[in-house]
Amino acid sequence: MKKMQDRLLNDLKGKNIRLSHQRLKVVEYLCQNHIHPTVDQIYLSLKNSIPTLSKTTVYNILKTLVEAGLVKVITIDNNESRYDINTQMHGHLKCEKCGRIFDFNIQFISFSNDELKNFEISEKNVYFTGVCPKCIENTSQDYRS
Amino acid sequence: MKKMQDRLLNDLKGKNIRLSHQRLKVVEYLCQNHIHPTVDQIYLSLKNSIPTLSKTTVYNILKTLVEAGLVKVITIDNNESRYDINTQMHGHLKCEKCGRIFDFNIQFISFSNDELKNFEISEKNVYFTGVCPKCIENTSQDYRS
DNA sequence: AAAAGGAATTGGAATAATTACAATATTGTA
DNA sequence: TACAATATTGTAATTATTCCAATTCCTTTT
Repeated sequence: MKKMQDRLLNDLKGKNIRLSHQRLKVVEYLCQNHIHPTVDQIYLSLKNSIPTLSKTTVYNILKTLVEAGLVKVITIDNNESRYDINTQMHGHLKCEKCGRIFDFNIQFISFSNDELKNFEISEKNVYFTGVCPKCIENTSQDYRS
Repeated sequence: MKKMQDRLLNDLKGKNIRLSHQRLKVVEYLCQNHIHPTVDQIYLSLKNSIPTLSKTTVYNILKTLVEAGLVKVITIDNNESRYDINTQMHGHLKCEKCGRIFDFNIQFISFSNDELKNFEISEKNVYFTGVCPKCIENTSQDYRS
């Protein structure tokens, strides 16, 4: 966890992106909270330690991190963006009950597709929706009453 | 094409959803324009034939169609929703240059995943981004000058 | 055919996410 | 330390979407 953070900060330094206090905190937050947070979640959480923090700043920082390739935008909701420090290819499942987003691995080979052979593919996203084990359990309990 | 429209209208009748003029037109639009349109695209296009049309109505109708399972929401953009009458499982690729969205088939088998064996999966979405053949061609032409 | 009741449409206002922008503050370097 | 470049901040603007109350349109009943 700590290692990832150091790698990210090194990457930023390498790209001549200043390690301002705010940026450090956002990176730290993303490394410590693998919850695919929204801008608002990040903002609200950091506002405690940085009272002057502006939401615009959070937007700016995330934009910088995304452009630097250190963070990926998740478009599983179409009303608000979520952010993921895990930039390796993986799938996301959003639980319809609790709203949490879970990661899962994907086998790449499966995507080779003749229809797309003349396309240049830059990004592959896999989004599932469903119900997580915990919420399945809770739902079944409801039926007992 | 016409067949699909008739099937959709029959489905609506079966679910006791009135075939109002506006609804007929929206269904007709979706059947004739497989461009994964936004609400705005639908609204602007239909406003010509239905001058009194309200954008709220388009939102309402689409909500009804989605709830009836006749239309699917595409969340490939996270700033605005797109709608697809093709409810069969398929992937979407959005061209970064021209913005068009292309359909492609997916092999289902590939998604069986141990990590998700305790989840209830209700929907699977696959979104790629990249560049379409036409735009690849246009870009290469630019370099000649 | 008229009346009544329910459903759909409309438009304007409210909400929420995001962006634009100008002023201020911070940082790195000479 | 001083300068220039970059980052942050707050407010205002923009955009997509939802809310809601008034009106209109169907459908059914009388």
